[in-house]
Amino acid sequence: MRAELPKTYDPHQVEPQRYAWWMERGDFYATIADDGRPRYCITIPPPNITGSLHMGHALNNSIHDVLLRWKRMQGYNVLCVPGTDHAGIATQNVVERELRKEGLTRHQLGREKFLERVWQWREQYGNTILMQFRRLGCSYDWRYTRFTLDPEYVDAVLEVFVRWWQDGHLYIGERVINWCPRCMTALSDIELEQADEPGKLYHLRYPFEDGSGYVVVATTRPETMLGDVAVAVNPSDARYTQLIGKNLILPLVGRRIPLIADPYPDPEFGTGAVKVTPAHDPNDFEIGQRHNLPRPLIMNLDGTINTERLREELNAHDNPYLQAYHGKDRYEVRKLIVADLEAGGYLEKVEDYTVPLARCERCHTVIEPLLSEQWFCRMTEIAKPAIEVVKQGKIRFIPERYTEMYLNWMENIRDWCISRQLWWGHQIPAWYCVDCNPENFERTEKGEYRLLKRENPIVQKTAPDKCPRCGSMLLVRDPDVLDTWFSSAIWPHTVLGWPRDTEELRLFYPTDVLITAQEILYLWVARMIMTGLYFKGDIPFREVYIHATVLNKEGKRMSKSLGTGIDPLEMIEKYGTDALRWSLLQQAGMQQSIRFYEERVVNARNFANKVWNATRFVLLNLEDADLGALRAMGPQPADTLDRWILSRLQRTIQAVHEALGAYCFDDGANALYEFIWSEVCDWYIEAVKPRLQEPLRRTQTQAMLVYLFDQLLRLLHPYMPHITEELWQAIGATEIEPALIRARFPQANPAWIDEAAEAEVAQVFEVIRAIRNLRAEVKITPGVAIPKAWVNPLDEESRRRFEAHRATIAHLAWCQHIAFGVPDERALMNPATGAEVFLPIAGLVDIERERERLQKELQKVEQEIKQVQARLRNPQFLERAKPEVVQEAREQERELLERHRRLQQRIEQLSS
RNA sequence: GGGCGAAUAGCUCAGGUGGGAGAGCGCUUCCCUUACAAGGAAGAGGUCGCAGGUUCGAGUCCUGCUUCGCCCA
Repeated sequence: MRAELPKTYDPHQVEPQRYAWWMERGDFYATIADDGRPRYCITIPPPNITGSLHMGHALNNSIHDVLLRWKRMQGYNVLCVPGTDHAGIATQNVVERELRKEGLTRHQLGREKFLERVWQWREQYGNTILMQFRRLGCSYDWRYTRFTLDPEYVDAVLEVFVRWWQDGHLYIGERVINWCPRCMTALSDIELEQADEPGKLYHLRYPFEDGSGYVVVATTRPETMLGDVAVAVNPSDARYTQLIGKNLILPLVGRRIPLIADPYPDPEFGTGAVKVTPAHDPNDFEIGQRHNLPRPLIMNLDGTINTERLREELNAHDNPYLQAYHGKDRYEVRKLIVADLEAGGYLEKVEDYTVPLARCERCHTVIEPLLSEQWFCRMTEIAKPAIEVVKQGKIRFIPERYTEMYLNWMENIRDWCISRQLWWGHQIPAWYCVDCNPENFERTEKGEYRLLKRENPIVQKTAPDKCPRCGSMLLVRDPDVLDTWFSSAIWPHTVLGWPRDTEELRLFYPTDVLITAQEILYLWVARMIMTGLYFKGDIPFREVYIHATVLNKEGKRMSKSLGTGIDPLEMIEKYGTDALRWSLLQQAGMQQSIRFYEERVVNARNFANKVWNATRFVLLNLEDADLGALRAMGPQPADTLDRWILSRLQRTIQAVHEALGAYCFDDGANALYEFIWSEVCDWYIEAVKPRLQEPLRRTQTQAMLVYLFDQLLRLLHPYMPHITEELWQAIGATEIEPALIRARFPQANPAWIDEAAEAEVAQVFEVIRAIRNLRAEVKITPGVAIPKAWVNPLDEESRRRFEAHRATIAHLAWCQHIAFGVPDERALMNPATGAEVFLPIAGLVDIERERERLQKELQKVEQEIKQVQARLRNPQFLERAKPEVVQEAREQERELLERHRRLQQRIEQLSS
């Protein structure tokens, strides 16, 4: 006696237990040996250790798991490597925030102690998100959980750095970089939040040295004028042609600066003259390089203004302006300068202006473009093979449109600033000799040497004992760490053991697919391809699937700070993991964005419950059954209905296979939804109920149902793993393989596709619907049996079909008898394909109403006839359209005319 | 500013290679019929963003425009 299932599916009773059970059984583990099975491997995008699950992760990891489970069930040796990213700035900020609560700064603590704190934090919270992935049901091989600061990982990062240095791809350079004065670090372009914000445009007058008037330049950051070294105009700008080469005097500062010609200024914009501040603007830096201009720095790293060097250089120690600005915050100085310029008559006007502002992604401080010494990676050479493999199709982007985006970016790639002024991360393995270049160091109060300028680095994995040039032991390590993306760039091969030569690498590299969101296509995907090719000599993955961005119902980005996000964990609590997965996967395909809202999860939960109850029905009807015998029997289709559902099953299997193979998870979900809910539940189960009461057909029907549900639970398992495993266990389909997660995924059998059965059943269902429609017309409650309905077949083939399905029609239309022919009593009539149906309801038929109803129907048919005939009357249509289309139109016309005839006839009968 | 995507029922979306539009939710009417009211039955609802063009025929292909959104500068 099997235990009866509860009436509704309760995910909380099922999901955690099933997950624990798989874990216990080791179902997620790959076999690290060539056991003859084909292999399938994915390395997940490692989430930040500071992160918590959001809808983007939920979608991303649901997709991972569908593929993994599908492949596993197809007999692949599946390895999925999970892990986390140390996330330099994000993590450092989190811990600094904690320290601040204690009234401490990291500088007070010192680097070593601070890092201890970060590690503590990481131990405590760093795996939160991975635990949340488990709640999503992810079947990752948790034994391989990696972290980008694991000792082995650190070694790999050092290896990369040293080799790229030796191969000449790294250099130290001065560039204007994005500087966060709050985080005190350089940021890459992609770590910025860029947005247009309301601001002001200041128009400044720079007078000519000779007193012959002035030039007006416009700026949104007037404080940078302290660092101006020129004014540039476009050589094509006629207004200035005669003036190029003349000198101007920089207001307040007094520096003599030239008016130069450069292609950068846009003559259309403002006055066409641009002030040039090479140390504080990336474009100006380039102008400065072209014209060999000095690049005075006027700001400290914390965003305060520093005029000391300026006064030194210009020999202007007594300049009262420069004295007043020194040491003050950039925004305070902006106010002072504007006031001073105005007082001096140098301010032409101030207008409201929309300023494109970049803020630090982590702390939202306005970033400052700042000249600074950094480590760079030359990209052009490294990018070449990574362009090639994509062009040659060795790596395929899905959807395809991303190929061009990738190539476009790669072909215009710029050098990569890889150093960050942080403590948390991979410290750069470069040492500098104090004795070789004492001028490059300053002594701190504690007597430590502080690096001022990077020259002659000694680059190696471990600390050198002495300077290879002078033998000095006074060496100072570069304090900077590497950009976090530098370490994640080597993720696929490093998690598999590189630079060691491991069995995992031999078996599972290249991996099969990388699944991610579009915003890190450049940041991460491109760089993995480059490092994979460079260090492993092979592509890191064969396919890149870029899934949609999850937006809210209004089509806006979900944002935690704006409170416009939906918490996936809350959805899991309310509706269960499988429902959440389904609701996401149901719309995951080739689209660029999907809108997510709670009603979708409710619908998915309802679907799960439907599956639950359908299986429950089957189980309730297996009480007397010998499951083993039933399963041994296999499906024994006894009639057209059986052949129909088996045929529909084959098509569904095909559709799911095709969909998953093409990353069209939405199509697969829709095929399953339609098949399970409409075809199996609404029709097949309902149709088969009477058979279960017939002793002679009960066993055969049970076998059909057991087979059908075994198959559909397998099909559904990748999408909804927990409920399907639970139900599969309940129907006891466990003789060969004890767990669904490892059972074979269905293969379509083309021999079972039966178009004749499909056509026949469709016709029968249409007749049933026609009767039901008439019942509803006269408000006879479904389920209340009526004594008799009439079906009048219009041809022999139809008659044969309706006779064969007489019992099914009666049962599903809730009639005691189905008679053939035309009744001679009062009845309602409905036309159907190959038949007309009548519902004789003596007292209930209101002749007048019935005539009106049929008239309306007649009008509809007439309308359709008009349309078809219009086409068929067009000689060009007959001449040029494909013959089968014309044939189809003729067939349609015939069918419509027939229907028309019957309706008219009936109306006449009613009138007489 | 560049790239990409979207515009179809009240809402959210499907609609290979051109042949007269579908689903879920919502709505209306009826039903607690022994798997499921998280359910069942029957319905109503659409000049497919706008303007041109190609074609016998355009939601589908081409051009332009409008609106919204995403990514990147």
